[in-house]
Amino acid sequence: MGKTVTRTPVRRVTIKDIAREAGVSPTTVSRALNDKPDISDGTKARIHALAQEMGYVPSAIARSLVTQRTRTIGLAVRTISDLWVAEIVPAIESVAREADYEVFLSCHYAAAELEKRVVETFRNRQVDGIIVISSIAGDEYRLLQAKWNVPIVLIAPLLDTTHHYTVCADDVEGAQLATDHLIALGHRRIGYIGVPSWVACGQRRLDGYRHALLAQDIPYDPCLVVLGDAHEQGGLEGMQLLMALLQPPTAVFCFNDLTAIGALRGARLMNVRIPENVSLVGFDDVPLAQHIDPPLTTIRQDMDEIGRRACQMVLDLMAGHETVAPLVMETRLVVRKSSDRI
Amino acid sequence: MGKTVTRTPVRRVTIKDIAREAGVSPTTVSRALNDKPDISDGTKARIHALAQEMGYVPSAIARSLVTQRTRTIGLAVRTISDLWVAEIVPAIESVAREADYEVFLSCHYAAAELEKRVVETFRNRQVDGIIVISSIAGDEYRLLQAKWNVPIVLIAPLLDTTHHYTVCADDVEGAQLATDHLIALGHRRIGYIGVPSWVACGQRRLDGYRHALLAQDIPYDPCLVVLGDAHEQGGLEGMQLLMALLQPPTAVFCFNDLTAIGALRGARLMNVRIPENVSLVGFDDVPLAQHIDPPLTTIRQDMDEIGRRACQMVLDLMAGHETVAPLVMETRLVVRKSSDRI
DNA sequence: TTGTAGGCGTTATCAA
DNA sequence: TTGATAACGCCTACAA
Repeated sequence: MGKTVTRTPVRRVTIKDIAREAGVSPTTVSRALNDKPDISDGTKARIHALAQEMGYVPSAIARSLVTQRTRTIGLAVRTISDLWVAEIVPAIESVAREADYEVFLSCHYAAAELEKRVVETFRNRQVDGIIVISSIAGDEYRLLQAKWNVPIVLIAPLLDTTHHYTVCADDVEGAQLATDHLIALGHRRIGYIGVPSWVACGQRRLDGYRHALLAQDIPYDPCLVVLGDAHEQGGLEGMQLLMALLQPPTAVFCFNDLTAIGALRGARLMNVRIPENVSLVGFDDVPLAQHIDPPLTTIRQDMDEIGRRACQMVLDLMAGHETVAPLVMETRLVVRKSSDRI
Repeated sequence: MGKTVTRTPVRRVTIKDIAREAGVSPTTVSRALNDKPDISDGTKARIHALAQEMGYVPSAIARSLVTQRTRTIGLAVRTISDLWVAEIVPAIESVAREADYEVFLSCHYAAAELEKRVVETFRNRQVDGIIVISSIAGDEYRLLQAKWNVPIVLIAPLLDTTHHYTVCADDVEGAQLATDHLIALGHRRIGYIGVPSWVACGQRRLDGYRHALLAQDIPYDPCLVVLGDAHEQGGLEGMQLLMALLQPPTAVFCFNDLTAIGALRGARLMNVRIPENVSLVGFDDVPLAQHIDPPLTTIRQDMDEIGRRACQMVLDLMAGHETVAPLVMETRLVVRKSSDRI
């Protein structure tokens, strides 16, 4: 406790050291190590060997200072303990890595102030591009992007935004697919367990749900819409609320799979059987959806694709290419066992 | 497509700019901005205001180059789509942030080569410390740490290692708790769905399981031990295998919660009821464990604590303090509905 | 209390 | 094909 260890700071090998050893100038070493064209094969090989031998490690820091590029992407996510996010992050990371970029990860927990700080830090570190998942900020990013001249891409921002570079699933279509599916199974009283109304994608899913009802002349009953928290707890409570109604729904569409998992449990607690008594549909198709019991009928978002496209978008923007944006990704109905005819 | 956008590179405001504007030297500005003691309150305030007004953003890059510290921690994880990992990462991230450090995240997917590359990159970027979760590398880190003079902390390395700075759960004790619990419920034929034998913590959990049996004079039957993949699929198949035995077990202990979730499904597919026919115990206590049906009896690892302690350990080491290591964290039995008397 | 000078490790621009 | 020189933006002596 408190005992201090003496650390002998091993001075790092620099290109100067190599230059001295090889009897050439630092410039030449730099050229050799960066595989520049104008250098003789002989010295190049010699320098490479020497660098290897001396244990040379290039300093990304120094390089960044002079090139003004860090080969770094800042990634701010709401939280990582969300299966949906957890599927997107590796996709981003792998595309970044292929392009030889590193990813700075920070969580903002849907707190505006924290998100601001995180992005500020990215700026200090001079990341070359920024991706924000489930941003709680409004339109600020449009300004920031212009002011800093750094590409910023938003994935599924929580608030509606005029920011141009966004990627998200087609929530309206997805919700419609889900609701249509339930209607096709013969259901007429269909509930929706959503999220607080300020969450844009929740609102869009509600819209899709309503459109689908309208298209089939099924009246919209506000009693059948309850609000959750996008996690299991909200689903559990939402389901209990719905099942306690005088005329409970025979089918329930959930904002996401986690909500559905909670709803499943809520149903069991109330002795409601899924899908025999009530059909259930989720949204996202996280890997877990197929492993729960009953396997969950859900709307598939391709998280991998979303992550890849978003990362590619920043890379393109960094390269000065214009890209197609905003990007609204297709969704797909995946029918499993949690939904059945009435 | 391919259309190129002209980007006007807004030159960043530097301390020189502020110095010129304020009519002082860059050094003074630096002092003011860093709240150094030897500066008059007047100029300090003036410079702060000016910096604000001019939109000054300090360059972490330049600062790092001169100070030789990046205030950055490299975090290599196996994958982020694992609930256990997903719980640890935010803990690390938040401790780091409190100490004013940023986290570089990379996934190594339990591939030795990739892990090596990731750590190499950390070196280029001169991270001040490194944390590796589920490292696939063996003892290399001891050497690296000495060679680079960078603190490296391993969380639950996959292979046994002589590396000193490690943090992991007490696997043996945890497995014993689980098995004891099942024995106490009257079970005698207890299965174990594990992971490949080269995974050290899997081996330790197997050891704990065997110790517990031994202590109660229950013979160890190798038929009751099957190997999974630490994910749902492995649990599903493992359970099917176990239930197909001539003398199937009446209780099953799983390597982790995901395995247990798969096992749950495997049981249902074979019309085996949990816990009526077979009791089930997991390991980790991921948040999901309490939300599935039946809620899962499991061994709790405090992922938050593990992450915090690991991060604190690198911070301590970076500060030159010696710390207690290796750290073996306590586990705890959490009884829910998936286990019951025989 | 303030300023000057030097350097952190690279790369870029010239000139040789 | 090579080398000298000057940045990049900041901090840390040391001097004033």
